[in-house]
Amino acid sequence: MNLKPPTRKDEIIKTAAKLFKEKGYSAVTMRDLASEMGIKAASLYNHIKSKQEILKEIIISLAEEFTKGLQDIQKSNLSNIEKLQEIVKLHVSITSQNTYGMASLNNDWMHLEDNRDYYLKLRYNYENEFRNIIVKGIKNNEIISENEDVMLFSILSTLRSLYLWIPKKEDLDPEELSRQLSQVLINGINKKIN
Amino acid sequence: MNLKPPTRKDEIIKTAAKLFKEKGYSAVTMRDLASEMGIKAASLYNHIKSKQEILKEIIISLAEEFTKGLQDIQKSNLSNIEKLQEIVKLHVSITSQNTYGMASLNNDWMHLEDNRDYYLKLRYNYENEFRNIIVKGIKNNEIISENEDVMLFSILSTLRSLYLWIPKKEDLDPEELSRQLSQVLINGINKKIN
DNA sequence: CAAGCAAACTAACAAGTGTTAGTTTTTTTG
DNA sequence: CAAAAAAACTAACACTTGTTAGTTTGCTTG
Repeated sequence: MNLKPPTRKDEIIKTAAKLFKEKGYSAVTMRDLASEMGIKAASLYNHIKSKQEILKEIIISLAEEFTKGLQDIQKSNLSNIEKLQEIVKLHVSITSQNTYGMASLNNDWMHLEDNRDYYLKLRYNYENEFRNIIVKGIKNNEIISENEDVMLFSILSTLRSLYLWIPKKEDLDPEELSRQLSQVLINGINKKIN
Repeated sequence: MNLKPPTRKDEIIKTAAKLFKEKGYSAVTMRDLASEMGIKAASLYNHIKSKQEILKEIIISLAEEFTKGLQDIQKSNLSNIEKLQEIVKLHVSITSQNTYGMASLNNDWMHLEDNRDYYLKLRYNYENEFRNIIVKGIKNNEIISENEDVMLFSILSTLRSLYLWIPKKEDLDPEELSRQLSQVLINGINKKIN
């Protein structure tokens, strides 16, 4: 695995994602980025077309990764609850591998220019697929009959915030975190004796 | 209630919060803000000291409101599960009244200059108080014996994301939303037949 | 109506922005 | 080792940024 060595462009994008996480796309200047790479700003342009291109690379590749992952889950014949558990794993896995990029995905997508609509379409479709799993789970008596949007919002908010949290717990392994998250998100925290 | 009419400064802060939500603090210029107010950028400075002051007003007042709200809940003698339900209400209430400001609280706090450390202290204390309620709930057999940080993170992520979601559902009343959220966050979504 | 004041204006500043052009240095490769 | 390619550099551009100074407008009030 990991066949190709990272190109200079890859390194720039990775460094940019780190800075974007700390201060957001707009607050990071090309001089900040160059300085972090140990070069001058103009040198960046030997490798990338524009600041905007960097943002696009970070966000769109992640968004497509999520889309692909959810499609694979949909193809399976797991129960709806099991599908939700797989979605949790998907988010934990992608986020652990790229916490920096996930910050941009969440907070800087509005600064996309040419690719903003494409991103929004991917996100819209993702949320709809996600909601469908919940709706089918309700119909199939796997999931409680509560407002599906509240459930969707609640789970997805947590998964989307993982990028803030995973870096602080780097000793935790993804398998165990996924298990605990699924437990809490799906079964709640209440020790009900009813 | 609402005794005093809003000052011009209040209006500027409110308009700024709206723009900050859309594009983030750094991407909003004083000329953007002035234009939205129908005046010239220089005129803003008759009412505010600096761009930074606007951000401070938005974020610190909200952070203090949360701190105050949690202190009140702690003073009560509710069960720990009931305290969590009150926290949900607190977030729903503050967020419904100021969705714009909540965006800055979540995404622009790192651009605070003089007040950044103060904000971080408030947030740190808030999370600790919150965690304490969970820990006590576990000891008291109200809450399942799962990793308390995962539970804290999961609930708090959802509550912190409310600002993204509440504006889309403006027909829903805060009482009902709080009920549904508490249900989902505390009891989960699983229709377990175990 | 005059005085006082809140709130707008124009003009300008110094610093910082993304990006380009052209050139030099360093690394790779036949 | 020479040639080619990759990657850095300096210098500069046109534009935007937050903010200040000084002035004018228009409403309120005695």
